[in-house]
Amino acid sequence: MAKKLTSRKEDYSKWYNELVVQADLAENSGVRGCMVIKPYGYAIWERMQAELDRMFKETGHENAYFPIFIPKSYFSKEASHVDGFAKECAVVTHYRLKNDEETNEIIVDPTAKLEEELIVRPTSETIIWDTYRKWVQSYRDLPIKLNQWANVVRWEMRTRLFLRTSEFLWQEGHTAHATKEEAIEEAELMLNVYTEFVEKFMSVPVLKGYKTESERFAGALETYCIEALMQDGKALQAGTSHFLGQNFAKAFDVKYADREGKLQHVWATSWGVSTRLMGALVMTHSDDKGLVLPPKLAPYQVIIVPIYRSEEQKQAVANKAEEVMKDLRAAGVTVRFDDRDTHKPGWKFNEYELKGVPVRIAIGPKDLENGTLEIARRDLLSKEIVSIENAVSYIQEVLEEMQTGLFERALKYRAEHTTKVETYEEFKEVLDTKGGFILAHWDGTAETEALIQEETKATIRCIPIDAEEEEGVCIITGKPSHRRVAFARAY
RNA sequence: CGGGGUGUAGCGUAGCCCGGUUAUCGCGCUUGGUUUGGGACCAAGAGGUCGCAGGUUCGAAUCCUGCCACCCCGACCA
Repeated sequence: MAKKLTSRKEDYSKWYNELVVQADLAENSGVRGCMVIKPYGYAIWERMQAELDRMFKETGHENAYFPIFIPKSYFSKEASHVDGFAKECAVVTHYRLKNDEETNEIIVDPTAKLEEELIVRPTSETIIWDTYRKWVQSYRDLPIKLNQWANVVRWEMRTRLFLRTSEFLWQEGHTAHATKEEAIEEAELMLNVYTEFVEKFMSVPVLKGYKTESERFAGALETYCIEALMQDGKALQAGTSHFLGQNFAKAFDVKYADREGKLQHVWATSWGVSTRLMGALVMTHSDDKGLVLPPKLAPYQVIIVPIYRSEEQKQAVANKAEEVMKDLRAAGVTVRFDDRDTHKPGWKFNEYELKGVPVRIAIGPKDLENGTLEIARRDLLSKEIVSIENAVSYIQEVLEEMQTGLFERALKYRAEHTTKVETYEEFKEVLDTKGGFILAHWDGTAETEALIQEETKATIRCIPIDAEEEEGVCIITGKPSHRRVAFARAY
């Protein structure tokens, strides 16, 4: 069981203990930053998957699955794509082990070398577009709107639990369209789907925007993103949606005959969110007592803890708990009853606070006598005695309040940590004292962007989509600018 | 891959500078009893390749060399 959490807000890894642990692969030299997702953590991921999957289907997408291994040659077909990923690929070179007779150890069989190496997918654009070539001939075959739930591997130099692990789970959407307009529309649509999911289900407010050219996905013409702000003032990219133009269609020769019978290259998008979202969830809402989960993503929304002395009381309390559970389930609330007699109530209270279960009900002899329940909410850490008749509606109300309350609280925090600055001095000062998003004018050049990053470690998180037109001058060069961009130090 | 740090029981640690009985303490675990409305208490007990390999020494957790892993900072990134 996790230890009691300390007040070190910057030490997020303590909050993760209930959800995930670092995999112990020390024997395999070089394998780093793999995670074991614990059942409770995986249950949250399953909740996320369920809601996202529903939203994808509601917007006309279907699920499919492509191989984990990608022939090396596929990568070389799209130049900027290979540049972006070459440095972080795991490569399969052999397909067999054998027992070495001299040392009696298992070794890689040198005779089992692959003709062409296989890359463990860092993302699936190449293998999917290689497949799309075979699927697309006519405008009648378009659009193709697929999503894949999968794991991917990126051999990062530095890993960080949830935020940057070598292997992570994600979904990747890959769509093919007849026209540029339709592809752009798709990329923007999916950004909105992500925004809705993150804000409505995770209760995490995000900044929607475009990436600058230097921050764009390898092979994309436009990268749309949502950026969230964590409690330590650092920004986290929560999701991206890319307009890929015809780059992949050209690289993989995917063409269709239009209505006039002319051959055209197909237009592409891709979009993805990963288990990093779980990091965002934890780092946005949690407090010193542990996790705080928004009701819509909690593996269970209500936990019932029984309190009793005698065996008789235990039975009476359990009966009441069954009744309450039945009523809550009928009302669409997910609930569990912790009838373990191996732990005391106080221990359980702390455990479920650590796990971030939104509502806790305690039922004891006093409640049986008075026809009441003790109902505690995780976000405010408050308790109320509620009569049993009103309990279901009270809990439904609390769950709704919590869902929006967490969002409001995070939004307030972000507002307090979003600063407009006019000069570079001010920029640096805010960055060091307060952090958060800094809205400043920028001349639009990669040189200025690189200079700021080098001197301050802050990057342009995005060019906000809804930024107002506003005349100003770049904080570095003094050149004219028409809108502010959002800077921050990021994970 | 460059700079810095760390590695001792499931977890967190003391000991290392200055080598010397049976490797310290807390949490957790097991057993028995009393407990149960906010992480119970008492008693007994189990649990260790001191990261790995080599060296110095009568003797190494401690000193030396090499390697490995992890953490922090750089380059990269969902």
